[in-house]
Amino acid sequence: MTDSSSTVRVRFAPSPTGYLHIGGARTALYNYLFARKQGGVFVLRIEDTDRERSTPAAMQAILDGMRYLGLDWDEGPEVGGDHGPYFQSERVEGYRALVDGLLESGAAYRCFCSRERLDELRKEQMAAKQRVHYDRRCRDLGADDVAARVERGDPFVVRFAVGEGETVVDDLIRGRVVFSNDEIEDFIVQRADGTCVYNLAVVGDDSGMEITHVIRGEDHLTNTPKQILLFRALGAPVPTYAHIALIHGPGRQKLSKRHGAVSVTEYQEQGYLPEAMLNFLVRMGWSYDDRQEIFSREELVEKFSLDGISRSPAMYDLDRLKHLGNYYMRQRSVADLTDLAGPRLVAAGLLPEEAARTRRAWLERMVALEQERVENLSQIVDRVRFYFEDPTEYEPKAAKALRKKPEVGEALVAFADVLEEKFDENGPAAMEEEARRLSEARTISMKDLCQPMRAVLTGRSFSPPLFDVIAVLGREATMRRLRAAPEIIKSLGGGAGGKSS
RNA sequence: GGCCCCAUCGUCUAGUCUGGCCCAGGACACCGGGUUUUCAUCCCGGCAACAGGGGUUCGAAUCCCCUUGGGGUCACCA
Repeated sequence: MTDSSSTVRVRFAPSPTGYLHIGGARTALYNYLFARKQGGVFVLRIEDTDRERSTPAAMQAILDGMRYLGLDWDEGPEVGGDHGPYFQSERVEGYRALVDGLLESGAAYRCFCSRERLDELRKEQMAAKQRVHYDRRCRDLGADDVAARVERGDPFVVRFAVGEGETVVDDLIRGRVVFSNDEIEDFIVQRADGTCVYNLAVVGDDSGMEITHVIRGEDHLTNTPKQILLFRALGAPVPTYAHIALIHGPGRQKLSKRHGAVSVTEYQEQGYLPEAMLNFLVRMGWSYDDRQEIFSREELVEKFSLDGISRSPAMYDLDRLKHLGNYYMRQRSVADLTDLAGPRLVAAGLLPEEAARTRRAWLERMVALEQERVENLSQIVDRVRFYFEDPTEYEPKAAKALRKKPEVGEALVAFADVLEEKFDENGPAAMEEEARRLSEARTISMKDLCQPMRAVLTGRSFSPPLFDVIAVLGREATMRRLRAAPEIIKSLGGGAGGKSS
């Protein structure tokens, strides 16, 4: 029932030479959303013609990253499709046939110029402040001459013969961009070793895979006229283009590792929820209106449009990711988060695998307490550690609270005695009542009582509400840590030793 | 350097195509206040932008030109 000639087909075409970075992920996302919105097909193609730099590990990392984000592709590696193969390295014969066709039609020609001559030429042109262009010396070689040199085994590359006039890119985002053909040199389509070059491979693939819309980074804009010329010479339909502005790192510089994590994998490892990442990515360069900031995947599919993409480059801002991370942590159910955090606790060696099931209710309670204060899953692991092992270190502010009034050590021991009787893991409020009573009896403020207590229990100066923490920590650990308070205070330089250092 | 793209709060952006509703709206960050034993959440409030200069017009963030600034690209890499 679907007319295949009108079905939207888009592609994301990474080269597996490194991880999936933020910019690539955003491009993939826009392609994915456009395809879903249009009821089209999202193709994943691996551009691995650079055998030197391509690795299977990098490709796997890219696939993992896309799966983490839920950007499932309809055709491509591991899922197949009827426009395969989906690896450029497996499509080389096709490219050679295309080059032969170009040669035959006269759209391309053999160039026998040596690299030395080309280097020389480049040097001269640069010295004369001229445009650096191949001078087309081999363009008008006679057929006999060419045949003879081929016969003789002279090495040659194949160049595309660029014609007069101008080439127009009608870009969905940038509008009408005109390039004078004078600016385009007779570019190489096939190397001396017979392998073909990127621009030809892309055109061959986009055409072979019947790609209708090419949504990619603006760094490809100047490649586009060359590709259009190639499509025409090949008699293939030219796809519609949409070039999105690049993402910059802080300081407007090109995105690089210097700007902190730019690899999607790193955020995945830190345990940012995919929905947070999706929102972070999509809003960098796209907006729906002047109100909505948060979008579910379904809403994105429904509301996404190329019209909403801005023409100017965005700088990525980690504060926003953090905010979204926390937002989505609060949106998820405690049960979900526990499912997600459990394996991380096991991996961190805090929780025996078995206990992930047997102590499920307990885990959920601690996750519930951290949920609104963290941005990602690994922060949960970090902040929940004290439930599993007694603190051995006390962060500076915590240590300070303990040193402030060393007498509080006794108060904490006294509180342990109270709790011995009244420990109630279902009633933090009741325990808090006891603490208030003690605070009054000893004329010590709640703050001066609670902060040291928190420090001794958690090793930190901040935590979820103290008595909730105690309820989850359990009687045994609470008693032990409270009773060790005087000792700990002493070891931190408080008490008898005076206020040295 | 040639060619190409871009230009609204610190950041992401709405508004630009279809001039007036904009002495420019939202969000993040930041600052102040409330709640509170801490942190976080939450709630109130605040700071903060049309790069500059010329036009066109009754009227310009919006249209045109120039300048400046930023970015991309110029490979037998992708």
